[in-house]
Amino acid sequence: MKKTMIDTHRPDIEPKSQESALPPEDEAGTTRLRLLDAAVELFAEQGYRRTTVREIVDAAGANIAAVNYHFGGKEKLYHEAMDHARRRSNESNELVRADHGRDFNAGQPPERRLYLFVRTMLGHIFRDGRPTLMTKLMQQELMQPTPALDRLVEQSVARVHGALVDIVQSLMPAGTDRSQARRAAMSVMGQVHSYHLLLPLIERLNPEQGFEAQDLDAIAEHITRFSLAALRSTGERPPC
Amino acid sequence: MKKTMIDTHRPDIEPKSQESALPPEDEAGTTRLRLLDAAVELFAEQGYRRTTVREIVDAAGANIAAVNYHFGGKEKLYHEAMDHARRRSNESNELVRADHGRDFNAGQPPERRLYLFVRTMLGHIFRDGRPTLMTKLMQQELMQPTPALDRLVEQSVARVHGALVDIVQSLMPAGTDRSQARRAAMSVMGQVHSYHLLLPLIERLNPEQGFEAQDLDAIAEHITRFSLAALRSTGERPPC
DNA sequence: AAATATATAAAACAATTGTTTTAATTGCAA
DNA sequence: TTGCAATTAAAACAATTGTTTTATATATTT
Repeated sequence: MKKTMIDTHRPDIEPKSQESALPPEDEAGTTRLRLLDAAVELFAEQGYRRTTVREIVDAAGANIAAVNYHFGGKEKLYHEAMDHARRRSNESNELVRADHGRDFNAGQPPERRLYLFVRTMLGHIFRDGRPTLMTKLMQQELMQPTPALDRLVEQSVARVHGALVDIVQSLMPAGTDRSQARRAAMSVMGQVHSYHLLLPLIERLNPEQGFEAQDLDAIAEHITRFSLAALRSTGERPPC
Repeated sequence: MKKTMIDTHRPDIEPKSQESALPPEDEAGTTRLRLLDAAVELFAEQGYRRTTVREIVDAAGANIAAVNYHFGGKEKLYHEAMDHARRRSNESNELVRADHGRDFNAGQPPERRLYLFVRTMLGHIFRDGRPTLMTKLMQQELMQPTPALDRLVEQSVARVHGALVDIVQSLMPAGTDRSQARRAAMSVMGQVHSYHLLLPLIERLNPEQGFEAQDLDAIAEHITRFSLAALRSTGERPPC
């Protein structure tokens, strides 16, 4: 929907372009910040395509021109909103933060580390019984990957996944190679993620399943028990 | 983008409306069928929103008015395309067809039944190393459910899932209740589906993972072995 | 063959959408 | 206060999109 062929949003002006990369802190209540928050919510709920800039500016109480003024277009707003959401999500994510990160709950017995990992992950996927905004944004990116997914993997997913592979490997027989550990980690990750990726199926096949805190406890315990038995038996005779 | 308030696509004409519900067989090469095939492909690859009716009619070699003439609008075309894809997919799906269905590979030992189930399912999810069109349509529905998902569950997913619960229960200690079997089935289903639901993550975290026939063999064997150990140990002492 | 239903084609229509322009307003410094 | 930059507001713009209309061609029936 570009009107002319020439590049439009005046690159000589574009005032927030440099600051936006690393937003300071005095942005509270700013139009720019309200736009980001509204964009995160709407993009998460509806996806990029069916979310209009008019919806966003209405939700943010801003003018229609604000998107182009502050971000230079809908697409750039989307990418800044993704970064915004990821940054905010990472702040409260023990699985990503540097102080924990790779050695998540080291010191605990490995069985308990696995449970805590699974339970913590579920706690970041669901909140108040529903998938969080970050979960939905991630899901959108899984359907239609954009450059935002690469940044998401680099700055969140890869670290979390690495921590899981470590935990899993420590639970497998000594001498288990890395590729086997990765497969096992994939089985754990698959179980966890399927609870939100297959949510519409769960609602239809097993409507009584809930996702409040106590439900997450039960799910995490099931996944952990299921996986521990599998991990311990690695290397036994093939059954099929 | 309705122009007027009055219902548009002349319900007194709408010639294909009754036949379309149960397409006979002499539709080969018909404009109507070419539209359905093109729609399935484009909706699967791009989703409903970013697929335009002009793309569809171009791919089908038809005129722009053909969509409204044959189906009465883009949305109705989508639903007919979903049914078309599901019907075609079910025809070649041993997990759904009546002759197999719930007793999939009964007679085989239960361990082998589980393997065959997982392997067959993977074979319907991936083809030529990539997710099939039906897989992608399903994925789109998981993101933005429509009435088409309910039909999909009724006429495909529920039966497949029921068969899996049966197999899984037969592998668990006698006396295991249905809800425990459902949880275990969820763990198996989660592992299987995560290979396509998390595909963009796998490509980035584990780029050497392939999805050709021999890769599917290996994946199925891993999932089966992983799950069998877990199923057998149900009811042992809680580890966390 | 004439009449009629069926199907295709071309063009136009109205609504939506992202973007841009231009003007008005606000905040801060000279 | 004046001048200037930053921000907001209102209106218009051009492209896209689903849909409809009107005309033409094809097939079927009487």
